[in-house]
Amino acid sequence: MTTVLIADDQPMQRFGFRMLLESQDDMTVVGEASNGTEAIRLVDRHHPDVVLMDIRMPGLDGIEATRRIVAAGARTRILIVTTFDLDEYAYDGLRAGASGFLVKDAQPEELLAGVRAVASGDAVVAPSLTRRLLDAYIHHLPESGAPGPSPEDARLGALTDREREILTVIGQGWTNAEIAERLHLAESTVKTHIGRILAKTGARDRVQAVILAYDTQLVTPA
Amino acid sequence: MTTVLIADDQPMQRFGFRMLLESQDDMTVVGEASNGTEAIRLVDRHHPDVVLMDIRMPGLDGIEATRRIVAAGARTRILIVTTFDLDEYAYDGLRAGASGFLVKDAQPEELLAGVRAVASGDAVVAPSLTRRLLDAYIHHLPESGAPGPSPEDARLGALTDREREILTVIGQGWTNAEIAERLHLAESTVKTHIGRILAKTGARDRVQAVILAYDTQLVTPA
DNA sequence: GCGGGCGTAGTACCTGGGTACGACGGGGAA
DNA sequence: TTCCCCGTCGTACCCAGGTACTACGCCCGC
Repeated sequence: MTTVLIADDQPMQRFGFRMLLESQDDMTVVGEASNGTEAIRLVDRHHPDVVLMDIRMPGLDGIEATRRIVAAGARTRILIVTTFDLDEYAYDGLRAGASGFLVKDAQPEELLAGVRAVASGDAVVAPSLTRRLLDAYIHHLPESGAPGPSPEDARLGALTDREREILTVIGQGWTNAEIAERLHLAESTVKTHIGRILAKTGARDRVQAVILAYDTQLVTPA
Repeated sequence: MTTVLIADDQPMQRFGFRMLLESQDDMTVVGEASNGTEAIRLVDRHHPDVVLMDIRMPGLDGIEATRRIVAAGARTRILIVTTFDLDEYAYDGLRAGASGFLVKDAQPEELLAGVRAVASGDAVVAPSLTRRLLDAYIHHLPESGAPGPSPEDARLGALTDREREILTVIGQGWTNAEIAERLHLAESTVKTHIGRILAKTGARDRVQAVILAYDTQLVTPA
């Protein structure tokens, strides 16, 4: 019997997963979590074989939750199932230690097959992603020892901590004057930082920087 | 017995809905459609009491499908169930003739209650939407009281189609000059539109407008 | 010790963006 | 028909933002 934990912030989605899984006589759902923190807690309590993990969840997201569960040494396998077939997500997710990555528009049978695969130690990736993922991997091969906690997007990787911090508040919609005031800086300093951010990321102006911040999940939609 | 048709492009979502509905002894699912065209065809064939209609579907979307089904004089009631709680969608959907609008992160019980409500001729709107929808409606009503300047509006609901279009491309990072060129407009016209967008949304500048666009899913991360 | 990255700060300059107007044609609603 | 919304375009003005450059203290690695 394969035990499964469902982590998704949408009740209907969880319901669908639960019904599907419970309809199989070799699977059982041992819990449901609506965010990453809850998922970690329930994994710690129930030690499920597989976690169906959504990425977009309030608070702690699925990627980070995956990272922590894997880092904690749990034998639980993570199968990421998300709405968006973004290669960057897949990449981050697999780097975080997930055993698989499927998109929600997969057929129910595919999902069941995926659960069984990761439960038995295999890895699965949505067919629509395989190619791009492979390309991404090849591209990232030369980089062997990635320092720091989270490398994230290539373009953001070159930013310093301070620059990432500045970019984050730009993504909050703050003006240079506000940034200077709230971060206790001179406005000229803020401009210097922003100039470097734009140069490093290739963004033309703060608007494109904000878009980049959203696209790379540096900031997330409210 | 209430007969229901499910129209959603995601198989797993359909599965969840079907399981939920079939678990009720006063409901039965008479068909599933994965796009608007198919939904229209199946409504014509089965004449269901209620259609659970998703908005985002390939080809003919849920709004247009709703419009055509209602226009065809079918006694079928449409209950729009979508991922995004955008007032503009709700507004469009209800204008198109839908009897209700719920978001997918609703509790299953809410959804069942919604189906029963529209089947019996009532209208339902997700609680999270009611207030904004009301604001939008009030704005479209003939003014009787003190008109005044009223510079501020709730959110995207008050935007015209053109303004929403402009906001979308701002969210792509385009400059005013680029917008003017690619949309075959004068830059002054672009500025006029943007000025109105900022006034209506309450955003201070285009950066905050972009943030709003992302937060409301008008534009989605790449 | 020395170079270099980082964070800080300044000056000078120029451009894009936003504001505040006014104006006009078309089309739908009263 | 009349009125008003919408989309269009224009001019003038001001300022936040971005560029370009220099500079200094700190800390780290070599």
